Amino acid sequence: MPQIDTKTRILDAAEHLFARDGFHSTSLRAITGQAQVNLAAVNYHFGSKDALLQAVFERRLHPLNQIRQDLLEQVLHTARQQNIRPRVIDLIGSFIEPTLAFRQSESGAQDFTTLVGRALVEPDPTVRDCFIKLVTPLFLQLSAALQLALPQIPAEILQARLQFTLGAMGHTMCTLGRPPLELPGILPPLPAEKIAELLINYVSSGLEAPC
Amino acid sequence: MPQIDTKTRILDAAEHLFARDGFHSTSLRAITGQAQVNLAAVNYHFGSKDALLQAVFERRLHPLNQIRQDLLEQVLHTARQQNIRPRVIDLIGSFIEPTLAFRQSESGAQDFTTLVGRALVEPDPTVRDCFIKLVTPLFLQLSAALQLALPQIPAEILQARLQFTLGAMGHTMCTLGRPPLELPGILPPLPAEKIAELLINYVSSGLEAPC
DNA sequence: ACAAAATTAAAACGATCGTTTTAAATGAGC
DNA sequence: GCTCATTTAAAACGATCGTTTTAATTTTGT
Repeated sequence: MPQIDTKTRILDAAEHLFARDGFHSTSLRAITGQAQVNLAAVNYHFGSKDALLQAVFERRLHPLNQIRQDLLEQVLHTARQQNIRPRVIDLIGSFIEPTLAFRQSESGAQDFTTLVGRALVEPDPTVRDCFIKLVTPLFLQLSAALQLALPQIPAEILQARLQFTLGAMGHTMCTLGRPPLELPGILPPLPAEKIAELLINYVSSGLEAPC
Repeated sequence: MPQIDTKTRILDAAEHLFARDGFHSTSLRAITGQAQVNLAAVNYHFGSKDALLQAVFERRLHPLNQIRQDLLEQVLHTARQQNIRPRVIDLIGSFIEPTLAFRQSESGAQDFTTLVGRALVEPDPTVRDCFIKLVTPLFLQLSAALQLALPQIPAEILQARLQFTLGAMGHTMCTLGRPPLELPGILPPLPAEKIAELLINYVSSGLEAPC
């Protein structure tokens, strides 16, 4: 048995390359080359390139979403106990902060963050549907919780604002790893924790805006 | 001479397919097939697939950005005359509203909107760099104008918030054309004008949020 | 009308892709 | 130690890609 499992080496390489170059621009030969395994190993262990992508998503997303869901329910529980409405900033925080913590803990998590950010606007159904399926339950819970926190805002407006929020979060996740825009007069990027704090503040303000 | 110019037919088909399937997932054969021109016509008229993409961007973006820039300068001019700070909502509006008007005027503009939304988070440098180059000048102007409108907000924070704004706008442009998320309990999508109004309100609130 | 330039048409090239096949090597169970 | 299932290795397959080449056709200038 080699140092690291073959399946794991493939997953790590795929995660990195999918995030850096995109799903379709990454060949199985590039993945197996970086993972130092045989080309056929992908189809043997995962069945197909599509199935590999799903495995890449699931490996990280299942534990991460579990944490987010626990945090979300904790926020809702506390609010119920105190008989107050949950705060938007806490609800959004329960979604964003585990992402940041996860990002800083595991190696390769940075790549995954980028990958998830892309998946939100991915044109290809292969990638998009695979990802959407995994985040839909949590997304619905967050949506319902926000409705609870902001009862004065009509549902269809809140739904639109949630879409804006998804866009801001996804784009931020994408660009956290790389230089934001190579522009003249651009300031040095802030550390990830500061960005996350600013993002929570930004989207909370947008979600709570008077109609 | 056929009804419509060959170059135009290629541009129309490419715009539609790039927006629907993405740049790399669209083959020149699919484009020339839909445009009903010969395969070699793309390389003859544009030189390469990459150059075709750039032509697709430029055709729409040059006139659109001109309108946005005129509107932006008009807002700044009015503010100077009245000796007041420009309003964030007007600055953002000068960016978003021409997009909406353009989207509803020309046929194929809807596809282009989607295409631009994608380009913001595109992993491939071919697509990304080509697009970024065309919007950088206007983006810098908008950034400077916002700094003027919000002098109390530190530049690096405003820069981060502008990134969030770009993400929200890009994602919204992407999803305007298609069903937002195929979820249970999802509400019917609002009309584009209403979405644009909500978006302006949302990002203005986020940009102006107290630190 | 004719020569030259521009455009379109058809076919082929070389490269790369995901996948499959076939064979060799490795491991566990008895 | 032998058997059998698992895993890895190497090679090839068929398909599709962007691009180029060569020839036919149309348009333009005079």
